[in-house]
Amino acid sequence: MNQIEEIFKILFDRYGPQYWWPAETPFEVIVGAILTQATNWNNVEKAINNLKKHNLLDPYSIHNISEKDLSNLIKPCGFYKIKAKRLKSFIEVFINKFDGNISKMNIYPTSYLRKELLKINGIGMETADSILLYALNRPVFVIDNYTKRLFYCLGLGDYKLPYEKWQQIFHNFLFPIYQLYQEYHALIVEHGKRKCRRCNDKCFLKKALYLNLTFG
DNA sequence: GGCCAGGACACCA
DNA sequence: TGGTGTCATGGC
Repeated sequence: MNQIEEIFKILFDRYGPQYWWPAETPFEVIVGAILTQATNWNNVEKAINNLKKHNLLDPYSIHNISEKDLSNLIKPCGFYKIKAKRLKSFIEVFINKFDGNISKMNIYPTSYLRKELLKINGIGMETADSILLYALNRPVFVIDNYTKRLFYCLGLGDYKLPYEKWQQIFHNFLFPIYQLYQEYHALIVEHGKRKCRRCNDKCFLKKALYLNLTFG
């Protein structure tokens, strides 16, 4: 077992399954992925519930509603004007290229979809990969600040490495199993939220890893 | 009252 | 290409 797999095991033993992504449909995952940018998930839930309450959580409803009305509904998640715009620009592509249909989107290879997602204003690498991993079940590892912070603290990567270099580390050392990637990323976030603001020697993960490295 | 949250992008040197 | 400001609400 390599160190990347080892860390997954330690985190999973500690925190258990995270049941990510908390959404009823792949489309809801995508909406959540855009709304959660730099935002606490609790606030995103409020925004999504507003959309549900008004029966607007589907591509064509979001397409038809005005940007201003949309921004008012998603207000609780913060950055609401820019996120309304971003949601709209995703929907535009989603409807024009994939008929607003996840199944039609899912026909295409991962590399093509990633490229198309990244063309959309407001969808960067992390959001694109979250969509691929959690909405489309593609084995693409999501790199966020929690990931970089943790693995930098553990001495497994330079914090300033570019996104795709970080991603390569995980792709190189893990089997491409989407369930594994989904759980791993969720565990990293959970760990980051609970423990590892500032990783120090008291961190159980560091201790466990050190013990495993020293004594097998 | 300050800090941070499941980022992305425009702008500038 | 690398650093910085901006977008903003809500919980602790």
